[in-house]
Order: sequence, then C-alpha cells, then structure tokens
Amino acid sequence: MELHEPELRDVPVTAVLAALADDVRLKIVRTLADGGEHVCGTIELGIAKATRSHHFKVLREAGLTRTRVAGTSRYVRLRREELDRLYPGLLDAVLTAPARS
Amino acid sequence: MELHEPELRDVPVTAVLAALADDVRLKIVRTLADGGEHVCGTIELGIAKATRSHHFKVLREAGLTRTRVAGTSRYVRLRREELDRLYPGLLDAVLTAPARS
DNA sequence: ACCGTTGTTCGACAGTCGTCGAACAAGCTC
DNA sequence: GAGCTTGTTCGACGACTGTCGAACAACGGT
Repeated sequence: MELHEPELRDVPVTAVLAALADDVRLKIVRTLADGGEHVCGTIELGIAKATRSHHFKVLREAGLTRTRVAGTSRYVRLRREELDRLYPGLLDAVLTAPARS
Repeated sequence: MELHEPELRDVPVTAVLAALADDVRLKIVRTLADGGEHVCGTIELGIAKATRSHHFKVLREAGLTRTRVAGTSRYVRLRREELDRLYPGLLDAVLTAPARS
C-alpha cells in the first residue's frame, strides 16, 4: 500500500483550498480538528464507501491529512502543525466558520 | 446592470474557498490585495476577455469583491474588512502563501 | 453619427469532479 | 479455510468548470 503523502510545500495553495472547498471534506476536517486519530469508517458522512474513500484520498494528497494503516483500518489525523506553520490562520478561519446550514 | 453582490454571511464557506482555489482568480485577489480599486481590464491575466469576465463574476458572487460601474469600466476591490471579520486569517494565509511557481 | 473601448452573455467544447455499484485486496475471527 | 469487515480501485454517469470566439450592450470621443 503506497500512501502518497506529499510535502506540504510541494502542494499548490489552490490544491489545498480546492480540497477544503467541499462540504463532505469540510465535515471530515471539522471532525479531525479535535486533533485525535479517527478511523475512516467511523466518521458518519451518509455517502457510499467508494465516495468516502475518494474524499480521504483528496485530503491526503492535498497534504491535509496523515494516514496510518493498522490492520484493515486506516487511522487519519489532521496535519495541523504543518498547516498552521505554512498557512497560519487558514485552518482556524475555516474551522471557526459557521457550519454548513 | 444588476450587480449581484451577496452578503458574505449568505455565502457558504465552500463557495469562498472554491472561488480562491483557482490560479487565475488567486492572481486577481493578490493584485487586489493592495486595497485599491482596479479596473478589470488592467490586470494582466493572459486569457480571453470572456474568461476574464467569468472569473470576476465568480469572485463577486462568492462575496470576495465589490464592483463599481463607471462608464464602460468596472472598478473592482477586495472586500477585505468583511472577509477578515467573518473569516479572520483566511485572506492573510492565502495571500502570504508562496505564489504559484 | 460613427467608431473604438470595455465588459457581458451566449453557446460550445473539453476536462475535471462527485457519486455510485461492483469487483477486488487485505486483514481479523472463528 | 470460510466468512466478515474495512478500504481501494475501476468503470460509468451526470454535473459542473474553465476556456474560447462571436455577438451584443453601453459608453466615450471625434
């Protein structure tokens, strides 16, 4: 299993923004914002698992998440420190924004 | 001429992020970041004017810019104060980010 | 009144994106 | 090993997006 996790500085800002510009992915990011590791499947999203897998892939390849494989599960967490270092304020701004109505 | 400029709070965060997640529009925003008014046509973008018009429309309808009509020209400026109030840190994070290589 | 300038709108087109079911892979448990 | 669970991958499909040329609209200057 190749876990493609790019260096954040190699990811264009537009890719980071595009990754955040989706309701499903934003919900994932909000959930991960507690700082802990979450198993992909435990985040309730109301979509097919293929779609779920797709969104986690987008987040990972945009440098937003770090994934640890353990058994059949994947533990995902937000790369908050790195993000705050490279884009100070971005994550906070997005997270404190009013949730989707 | 109907100038559709929504209240920022009525625009979903994802729409704001999507508007910023494009190289051309990001370049426009960076140019407008000096706080002044710019005439649409004076910003060098290297694209057809139809496309240019499209991008300015996206920015306007995402609540990112304010447009003033004067003669045949449109004066555009960034809605920075409102943006900073609703999404503190977002604009700064995007603007200080390394420009697209 | 004509012409040039500035922008918008209207198809059209290619490309990307979100979504899904189905098939597959890998691990755990009995 | 059989079966279940957890995710990924593979088309496929419809919707949206960025791009353009052409046509149009509105204004300014001569």
